[in-house]
Amino acid sequence: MAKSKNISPEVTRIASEAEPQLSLEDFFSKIREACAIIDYSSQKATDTVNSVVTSALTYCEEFARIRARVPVLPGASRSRINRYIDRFDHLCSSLEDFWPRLQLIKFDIIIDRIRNRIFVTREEAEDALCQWMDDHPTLSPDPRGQPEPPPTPDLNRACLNAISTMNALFPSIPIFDGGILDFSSFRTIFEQTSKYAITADIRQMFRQIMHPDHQRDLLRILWRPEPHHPISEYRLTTVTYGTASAPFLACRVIAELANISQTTYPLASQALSGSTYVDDILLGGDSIEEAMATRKQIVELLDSAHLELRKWAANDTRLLEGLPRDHILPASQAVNLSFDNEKPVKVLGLVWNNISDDFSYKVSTSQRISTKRQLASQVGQLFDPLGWIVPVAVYARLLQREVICLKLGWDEPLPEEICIRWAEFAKTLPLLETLSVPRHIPNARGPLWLVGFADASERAYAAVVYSITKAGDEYIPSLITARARIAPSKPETLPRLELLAATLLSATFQKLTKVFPCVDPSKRFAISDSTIALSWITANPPPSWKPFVGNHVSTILKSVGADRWFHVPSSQNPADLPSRGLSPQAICNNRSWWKGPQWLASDPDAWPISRVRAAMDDPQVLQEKRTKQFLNVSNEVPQLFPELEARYSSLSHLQSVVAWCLRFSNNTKNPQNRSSGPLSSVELRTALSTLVKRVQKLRLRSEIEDAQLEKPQLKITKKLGLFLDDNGILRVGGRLKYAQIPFDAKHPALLPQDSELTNLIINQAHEDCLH
DNA sequence: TGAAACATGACAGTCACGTC
DNA sequence: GACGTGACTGTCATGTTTCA
Repeated sequence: MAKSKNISPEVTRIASEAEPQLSLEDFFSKIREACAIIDYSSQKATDTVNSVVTSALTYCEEFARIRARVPVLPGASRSRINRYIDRFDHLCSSLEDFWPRLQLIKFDIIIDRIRNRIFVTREEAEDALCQWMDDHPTLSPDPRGQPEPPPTPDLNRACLNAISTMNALFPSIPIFDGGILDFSSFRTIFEQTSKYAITADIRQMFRQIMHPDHQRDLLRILWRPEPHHPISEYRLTTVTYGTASAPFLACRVIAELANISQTTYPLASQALSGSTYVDDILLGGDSIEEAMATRKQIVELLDSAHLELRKWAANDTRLLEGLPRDHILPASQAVNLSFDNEKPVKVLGLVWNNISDDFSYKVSTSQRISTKRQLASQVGQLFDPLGWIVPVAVYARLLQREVICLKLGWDEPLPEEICIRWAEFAKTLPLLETLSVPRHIPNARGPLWLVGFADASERAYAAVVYSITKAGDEYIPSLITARARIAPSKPETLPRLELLAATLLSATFQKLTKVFPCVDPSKRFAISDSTIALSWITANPPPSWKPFVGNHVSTILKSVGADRWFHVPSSQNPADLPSRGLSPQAICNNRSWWKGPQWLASDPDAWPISRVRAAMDDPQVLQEKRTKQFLNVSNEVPQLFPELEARYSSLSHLQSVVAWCLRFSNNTKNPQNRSSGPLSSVELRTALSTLVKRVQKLRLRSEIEDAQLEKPQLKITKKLGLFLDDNGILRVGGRLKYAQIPFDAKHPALLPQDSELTNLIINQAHEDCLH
């Protein structure tokens, strides 16, 4: 996302003033500088903003909180209050009928914010750099799909909108969101490598981070408790849900806390830098002591910034000792009480059964759908961040694809047949609730192999990765993660889809590198059953592939080297399951899915995988080789224009065309001795000779070769006394050596009976003789 | 031979869902 | 609001084919 001002005039100016020896790199550098082009998507820009924001993080002694500066883009201009007051008035009058409902929703929230000094009244002069935000209730739709839900405080919430969709009318000050955030929920995969795990979240995280006083004008709102009350103006004092930079600032504060505490709180620093998802904290340890020490450090560190951890849960009650009872989730309190009626611990959409230390799914999809929108909603609810039930999701998404192909509107009724199929599928979804996937990978700190599979069908492609740990002499495979995508609606060849699957696998491997940084590269295996895709990936030296294959191969090799790709028969490839889709019933008891092929539980040296030697002679492999355009240059005229004679209906026309070509050729070769004017008879005769010689070379090659032998072998050569004249034309010998007739008449050139040139010569003779 | 039509690939934007 | 996922659509640049 490059943002720039009007570039064209600057580019023109720089191009015209540039010195000839200026390198392209310097040229573009000048343009970037002159046009103030900032690539906000680049890591460098994010680092820059990070450093600016970090340097502006200060500690507020008065409130014992961190102050974070709002990142403002360059070019911010002052806004005018009057426009916002007019707009606010207009909004209020248009909503007058709904006022009781809105008041019900908002009043308490606003009063609460004022009381807690989240909002403070405005005092500064009006010409400060400032902007006003929409502060409006968001009416959440009823989860059951009712179009107009009754507004209740439970279903609605007030939400700030600092990036108004009406910016064209009311341009807001560009608050930068902060750039790339590494939320990477896969980074820890719920502390899968640790025996003990604890989770908690930071209470009202955003509200604990303050803005500097001088920036509060960037975050103003208008408010009045009744339609006819005077408008009051407030400013936000803390990071607030709804502003563009809020998640960034919150994450930045956590990252900075982790950074500055590397020596004082090393365990907390490590946990915070890799195990947080906004306000969710995940931590673990291989022993109770280690986990407790990490917990203690994190609590102390966050407490210094007035960040309080609540909703504690752990897979061992000892890890919760000493915490206030009301800070612990009921499910964890219930460890020694009853397992019934517990409120489950939800981690990133999955249910964590912290007592049994495994994950399960909570399915709430409806069997009754009637529109495309409802189907999309239901399919989206199969939230599966680690892809453990991805074969089922593929099954649902394939149904969704069928609906998309029908080109229906979002709210048009679906065909009855589709609704029935969804109902049958949805009926079996609750079976997923019986699944339990262990959180902990035992012995993950010891020897570990990562084995990924890629596969594609005409309908979808997928990648799945297993870990293999070793306990004594036993090898234990576990499903780590899987991803799948529906094949593009535009038909692609199966090898190309296999290549897409390989790309997906390489991307998955790249993410897992952060989770398992210690796995030796030689213990990573990327496996496919497509020899064609593997040929593209492992070709050495790689030829120039067409863009599609070239780009994907390049992406793949950045993550997984060519030496780590292997082949396995299709029957041994578990990625085949998600590429075709599975019903919930089928996935629950499918050992091949959860543990991979049986040989994964054996010594890696005995695995039935093989390296593929790139099949560079396979037409399907070569099909993706970039075709190069060559100009064939030959001094053998007959090789050019094999259909030349057929393009002309008279010998004289053909003769003159060839004569002109020969003149052009001669003039090019001998510019000092150029011919001009009308064609001469010599040129026309030469053209005819050239044509005859060309036809003979094309059609009478064996006769020509035979005539050059000392003792000719062919009967025709002997019978006609064939010989080559000084110009290389094959002629008939005969007995007219001493006749007083022209050479052509004594020794006519031999022509094939059925050639176009022969017909043209005969026709010409008929016309000459007026036949 | 050149213009027009068509095909292809890359990319940005949009929309749907979910999480926090 | 941020992030993520997947999928579709439109635009643009480029390459290829067709046709007069």
